[in-house]
Amino acid sequence: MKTNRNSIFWFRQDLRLEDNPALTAALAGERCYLVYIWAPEEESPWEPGAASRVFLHESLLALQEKIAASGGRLLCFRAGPGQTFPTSLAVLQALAKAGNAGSIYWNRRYEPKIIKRDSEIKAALKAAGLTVETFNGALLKEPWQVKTKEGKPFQVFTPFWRACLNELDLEPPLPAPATLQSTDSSSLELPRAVTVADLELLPALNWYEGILDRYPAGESEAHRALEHFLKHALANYSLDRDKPHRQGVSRLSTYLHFGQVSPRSVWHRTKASNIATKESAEAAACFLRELGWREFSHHLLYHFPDTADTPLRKDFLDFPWHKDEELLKSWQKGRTGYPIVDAGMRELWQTGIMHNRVRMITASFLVKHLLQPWQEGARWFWDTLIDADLAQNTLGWQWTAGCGADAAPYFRIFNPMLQGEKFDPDGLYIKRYVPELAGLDSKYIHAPWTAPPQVLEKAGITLGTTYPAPIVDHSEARQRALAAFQTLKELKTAVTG
DNA sequence: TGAAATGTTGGGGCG
DNA sequence: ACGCCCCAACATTTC
Repeated sequence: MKTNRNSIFWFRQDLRLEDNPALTAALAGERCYLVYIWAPEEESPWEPGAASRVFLHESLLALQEKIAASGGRLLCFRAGPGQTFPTSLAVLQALAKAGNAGSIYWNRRYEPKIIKRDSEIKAALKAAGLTVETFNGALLKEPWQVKTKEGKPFQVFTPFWRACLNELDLEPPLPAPATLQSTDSSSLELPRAVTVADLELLPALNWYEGILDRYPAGESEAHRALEHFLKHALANYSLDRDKPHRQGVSRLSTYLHFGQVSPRSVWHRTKASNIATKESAEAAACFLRELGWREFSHHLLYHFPDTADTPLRKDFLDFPWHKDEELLKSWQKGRTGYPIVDAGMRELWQTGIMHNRVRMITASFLVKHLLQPWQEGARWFWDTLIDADLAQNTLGWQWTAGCGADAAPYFRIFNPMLQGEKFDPDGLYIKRYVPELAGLDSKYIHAPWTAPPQVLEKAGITLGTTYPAPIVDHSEARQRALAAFQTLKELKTAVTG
């Protein structure tokens, strides 16, 4: 039974050749089949959104090209109800049989239902006599490796990250395979693979070119972005990362999500280029902390698997949301009348990305000013972000709503005018995404309704017509939010006391 | 990885 | 010269 030395490597969220432990292991055999399976019905709790699919499409093309350049070949399959292959498992079984493969390798994913699916696949393949080996290619530490002194998962970031750093002993990244000639399966009788285009990841209307211009896909692009960031932006990261009109952030989130660069590579490249001075070491530590938040989000989703759509703090199940379809739509479309919020929501819609500072502002606005359930925001971000990641999205929204681990306290309500003045003082970010305000003096850009009538007229703005009047009054909304969160406190004391 | 309300201090105008 | 008031400017507390 163990006679054949052929193997299968299953690409998932690790669309890279460098530092890919499962790929390196799989290539040790005689012949190796490289496979990607598009099975959106197996993703959960939601199928990938349209923006994420566009990026995936480009990523697969880039990967295919890179593999071909090394003499190899990528096999693509569509699996799902009504398809030739109903499940990912069916693809792997057919491929193993046709290719006479005795072992299958992949890098682990950590979304709750994917863990369940993968373990079922693993069990079925093992039962069929195959060897299955899985690896860590996505995290610095496995979620189960980091524990408090009592052996429990962490719920506060700082001690979590300290614990990670204490026992972080990372091997250097694995080099990309020198050749992939052993993966050239073109002469064999294999189940009919499809092309990347056949996966139908692109939408019918071509609205996505702007997205790809701004954020090119692929492993080479990921490394280019990393090097550019280290060279030009890291030194001022701690201040510039909050300025949405600047290139002060690394823009690595999408590449990390799709695994076009590994966190281990980011870690080593950052360390290698920034130990010379105290300042650069501090800047590096500040940046690597963000990698820490990424780790923390996976840690939390792994240990609290229902939190993608359920609050971690169960008292929030009774939160008095004011569900309102119209308010939600205004937020989604960037028509709230608060320029920094609208700029962010329009950046998201137009580019599939939103600057992190503005994600916090817009999320806070939806949850606190508009009292809409955080799950609605999470769904919208999931559908529109190209870097949509279940763990990171969940952490971000539960943090904003105050119902997650180490979350923002309920009384922390961002003032959109002050946030705008602090982080976009000249209104450059706003003017880029809310062009109807471009003629307005930056003095009034964060609160157009406070501008004198003649100033508005001169700028060609009619509030309520060319640009919305504020859909809620800031200080009234703030008071309402505080009152709503207050009821939660009372409920809690009523139960416990 | 807030903001607003409230408290304190100290300099200057003024009777 | 003195006390009184005003009010920035900053600090602290509260939500």
